[in-house]
Amino acid sequence: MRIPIKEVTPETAQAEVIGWVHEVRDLGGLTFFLIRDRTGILQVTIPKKKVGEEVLATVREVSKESLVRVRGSVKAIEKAPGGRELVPESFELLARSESPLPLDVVEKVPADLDTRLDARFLDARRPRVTAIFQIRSAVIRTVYDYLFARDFVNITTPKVVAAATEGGTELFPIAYFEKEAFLNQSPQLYKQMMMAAGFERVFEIGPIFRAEEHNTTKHLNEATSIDIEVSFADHRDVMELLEDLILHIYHTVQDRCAGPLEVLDIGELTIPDTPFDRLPYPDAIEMAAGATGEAIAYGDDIGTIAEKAIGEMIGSHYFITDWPTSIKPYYAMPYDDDPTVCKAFDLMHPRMELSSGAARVHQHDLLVRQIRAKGLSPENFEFYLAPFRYGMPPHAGWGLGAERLVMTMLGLGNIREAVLFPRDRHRLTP
RNA sequence: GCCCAGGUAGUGUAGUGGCCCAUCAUGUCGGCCUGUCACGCCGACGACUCGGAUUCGAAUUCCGACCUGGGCGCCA
Repeated sequence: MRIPIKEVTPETAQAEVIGWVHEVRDLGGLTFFLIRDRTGILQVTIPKKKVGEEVLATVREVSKESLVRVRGSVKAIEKAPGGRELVPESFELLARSESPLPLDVVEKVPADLDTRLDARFLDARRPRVTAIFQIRSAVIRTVYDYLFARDFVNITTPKVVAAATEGGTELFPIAYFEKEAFLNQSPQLYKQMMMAAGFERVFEIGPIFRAEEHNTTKHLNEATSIDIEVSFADHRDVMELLEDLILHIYHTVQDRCAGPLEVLDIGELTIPDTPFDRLPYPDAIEMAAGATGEAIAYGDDIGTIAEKAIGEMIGSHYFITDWPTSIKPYYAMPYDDDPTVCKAFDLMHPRMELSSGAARVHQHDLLVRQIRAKGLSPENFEFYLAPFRYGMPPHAGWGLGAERLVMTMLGLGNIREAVLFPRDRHRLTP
């Protein structure tokens, strides 16, 4: 019976494992194999004079990264990694690996990210990469657990759509029979429509597509968005939910991912303090001006340099609130007493934006006016506007970038490290 | 979209006009080695993105193409 490598302990008597040949050290009369599966690495020691001829014959055939099944007795040996080693009675080659390898799994020689992504299946055999995706999986699971526990309904909305959500961002056009269609940039309109349906609390974790030709370490053309929408809530409510969720994710990863964190040389995650600072937009641009010496006009976006300067000063997660209505989407709710300011917010990590959200406009006529004010045509949004005429509750929500969350949590240098098969300006395969 | 940088063995690199039929490491192959843990030692194999130009001579300079990385704008 095959067991995971991490279950082979110094106390184990007999074991059978299946894994990839991580490394071979042939000392002549004695050969050491390191066999790796997703749970760890086991040393297999072959004293050539003491093992059978069949074992020796197979050992000669084996190349690095071949898949092997090894069965034998386990010995507690202090010198061996993990304090134990396996001496094989049988050693089978299940699938031979070609050589040379497209990249060095053991990482004696580093590989460029581009080379690694070309051979992602091999790259992902590296314990570091495996660890990142184990943690990413834990993050996503935590989000599901957290939201289900709070009565959220999971929904799935179309990724093939007829019209842009917000104007602004470029969309990928696709051929949809005789019609023009696009890949969705956000589930925004659909999750709002489900507020009209009375679902009250919905969430979706799914792909979003942006056709922007950016070429940076924090942008993807296909990303994963964690999106929620809540009825009878305002921006303050969903900001609290967001910071609590972030905190909960950090704690859960810290508790449940000790192994992967150790592989990544992260002993302790730096768990952010809550509540996060709420920094109104006017204060944010003032801070940025003070730090960079470059004034930002009210109504201008906060650029990357300003964003980094503020991030350095605050040093932790923070919200930027009370944005000018002019630079936020039409669905962000303006304040009653000053409609030039809206109830939108961005959640920032010192390195980059993680999330943006808002209390939404739920009044049909106001929404139409705001769509027009952005230079868009309400006629193109009729499917979206109709629900606002039939009892739309007040609501609020946000979208959180899953890759950016993982990236900032683990201190990854490039967002592509947080996706198995990234889609960027130049990469469409694998 | 704008700007900058770069393409040298399977992988990562050195090399800024002749010292380069190209450095080092890793890898692969062969040999030696019974406690390695980046095992060690000996030997071999393997590369200048493509096209054009300048020059006595180009990996090196220039032009074009293709590919890549990064910054910015914008955004999650």
